[in-house]
Amino acid sequence: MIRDRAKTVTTPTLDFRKREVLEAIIDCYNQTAAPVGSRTIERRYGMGVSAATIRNTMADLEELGYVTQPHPSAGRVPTEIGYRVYVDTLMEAEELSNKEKQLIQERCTSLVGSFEGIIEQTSKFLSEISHYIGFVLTPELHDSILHRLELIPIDGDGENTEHQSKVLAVLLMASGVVKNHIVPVSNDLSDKDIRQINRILNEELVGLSLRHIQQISHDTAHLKVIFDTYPSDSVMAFTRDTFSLNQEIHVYLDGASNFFSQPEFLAVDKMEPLFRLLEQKEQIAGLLSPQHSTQGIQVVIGSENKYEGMEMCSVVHSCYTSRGNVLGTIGVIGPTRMQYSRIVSIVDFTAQVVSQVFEHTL
Amino acid sequence: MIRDRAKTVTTPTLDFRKREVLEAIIDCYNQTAAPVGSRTIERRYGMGVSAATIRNTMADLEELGYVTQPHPSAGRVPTEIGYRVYVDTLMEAEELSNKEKQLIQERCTSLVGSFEGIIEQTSKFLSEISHYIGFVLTPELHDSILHRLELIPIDGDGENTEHQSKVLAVLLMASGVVKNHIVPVSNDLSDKDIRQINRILNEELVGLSLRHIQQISHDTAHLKVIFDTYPSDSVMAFTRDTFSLNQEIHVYLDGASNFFSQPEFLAVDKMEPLFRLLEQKEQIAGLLSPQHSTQGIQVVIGSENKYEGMEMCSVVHSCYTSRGNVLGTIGVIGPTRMQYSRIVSIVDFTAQVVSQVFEHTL
DNA sequence: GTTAGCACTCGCAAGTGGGGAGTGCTAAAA
DNA sequence: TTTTAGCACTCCCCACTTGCGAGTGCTAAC
Repeated sequence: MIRDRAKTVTTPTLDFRKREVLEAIIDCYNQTAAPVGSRTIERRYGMGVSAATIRNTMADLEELGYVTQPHPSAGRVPTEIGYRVYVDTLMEAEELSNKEKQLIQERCTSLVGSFEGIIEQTSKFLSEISHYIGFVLTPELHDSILHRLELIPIDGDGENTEHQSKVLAVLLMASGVVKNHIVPVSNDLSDKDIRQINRILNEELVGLSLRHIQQISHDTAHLKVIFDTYPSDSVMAFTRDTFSLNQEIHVYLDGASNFFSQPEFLAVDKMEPLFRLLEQKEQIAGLLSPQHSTQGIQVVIGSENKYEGMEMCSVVHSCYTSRGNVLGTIGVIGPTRMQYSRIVSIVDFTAQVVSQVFEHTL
Repeated sequence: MIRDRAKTVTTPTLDFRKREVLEAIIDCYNQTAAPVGSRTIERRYGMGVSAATIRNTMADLEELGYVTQPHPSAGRVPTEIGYRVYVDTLMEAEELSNKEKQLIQERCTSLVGSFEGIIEQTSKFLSEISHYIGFVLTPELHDSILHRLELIPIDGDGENTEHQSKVLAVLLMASGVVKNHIVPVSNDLSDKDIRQINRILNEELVGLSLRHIQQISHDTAHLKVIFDTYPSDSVMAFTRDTFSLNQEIHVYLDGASNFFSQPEFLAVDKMEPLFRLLEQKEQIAGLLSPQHSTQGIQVVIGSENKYEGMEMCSVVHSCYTSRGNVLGTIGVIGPTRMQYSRIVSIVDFTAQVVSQVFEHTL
């Protein structure tokens, strides 16, 4: 009973039949969400042996921990380890048809001109094509490089203009992200002053990351040097306000209701924790953003996701870039029982397309 | 058996006991989501009469169509008509505590400086305080008045600068909304040209609605007059592009997962159509935006909502304004069985606070 | 190593029956 | 005339049982 490949736990090379049976179980379970029996495999994937033989192989796979029985005398269900082995060693990425590639191109480039528009479209599209949840994370603003700052005085035509007015600060980042921010400005700064400040700030700060700039803007000594001829308190306060964006990563997420079609989520108690988690966008951001560092496509299966509510889900994600810089993450969240080969291809290709779009936008 | 008030269908004045019993049924049903029996009312709302008398009154209310029985020999459940009567004639708005008012103030003013920030916060807050779904609709951009246009040439530092560059158009609307838009610009327009165009457009177009401006920008004759000294094709194309925003109303919506706590939505088939509808933000926008015209608080009960998926929900909404102009809608979506008096007060007060915030922002 | 046969296990769905909550009706009381 | 007590009746809900089907593990034969 003890098989030789049970020794090589790290990369157990499955023999041909085990491999075939595991793939059959995964394929069949993907379609039906029900335990797969030996006879079903014999009938559907005629592999030249009888159900009894398949039963023996299934017992072996169970011993390896790749499949399990929900209850004695039920069929087999892939375990997370089984899926992990499948994704890492057995699966080959599905080749997308030209039609699908074209569709992705079209949808992701349909709203060029607005950063948010592209991202929104992409997230929506990913959910539609995958029939799962599509998501896109915006770039971490603090890591972005300032490309240009524009300060636009707002001559409020209201009654309260006399003692305090406002300035619209437009921060154009190198990544193509544009951030607006209305900043109050004390009345002893004229429009001319604002223009002067604008010029100085552009000269001094363009090319620096927002995080760096924020540090500088809280450093009075540093500011005094910058504003050589303008060392007033109101100038410094204004500068600080201009860059005090507490903008977190934004999460665009679509298609959650697709989970209503997934049999394993039909029970409300399965659905609720997931939906509660999905509403806490910060959690999602935390879940996915640190992994930016590792480029390329990633698959996180079931309880490898540390957050409560995601135990029954898998995440396929990749990052989009522009000129070599990682901007944000895109991906798909689906049930653990997922068409990994297809989804991996979709996410991968979409990430490439989105990266290209941003490359050309700025 | 035929009672006199059955004649006055439009505003049937309920006698004291009917009124009291109807309120008791609604109150009790709000808490338990279960049919309310005569003995329950006798015990909980000791109104000096026996259960038998209450039974008679309940039969009367049923005849009027205000309550119904899910099945023979069950307790009574309020009908939509019953709720309508309650909301229109019986209910009095709950007075919010100072603490609650203060909380609303704080939460809605916490992210001043960013239009989207305020709206996002408000929607999130409404869902938290109501324990239902909170939502905010952004203003219809086309109806907004242009307050200022700023064109910022982007000197793309990439390799593809030579044949085509880009301009960041910042549209500052009178409502305080700021819209960014990256516009391609043909290479025969210099930065100086852009500045000149910017000046002319501000002179000619500020104060007009975006819809109006879009009409103008498609009218070549009109444009030629405006660009007296600049009647080139590329100038006109650029102008058209600058204002070609196909920005729909945005819908911010939070707290959908609160519906998992509502017993009547525990069944998946009740939940699914609602969640599917909520994901189609355009539908929500269509559902709520035309009613902008009618100011003040509005309550839409159950199947008065025309969209599939909302039959079991009620919507309480109002609009937020700035300087007398209606900007957008805010509100709460909850189950038909809802604490109307409380929610109406919350939405009403929040709308006022948000209006004030925008009043002061610009 | 593979296959056929068989006894066994378990989940699921349909059917059954008792308990409880609540009603409508009637006749008596206020 | 209105209110109340009593009573028979209805129907939901829950727990329990039962039968069926799917699938297994084991054993013995190929």
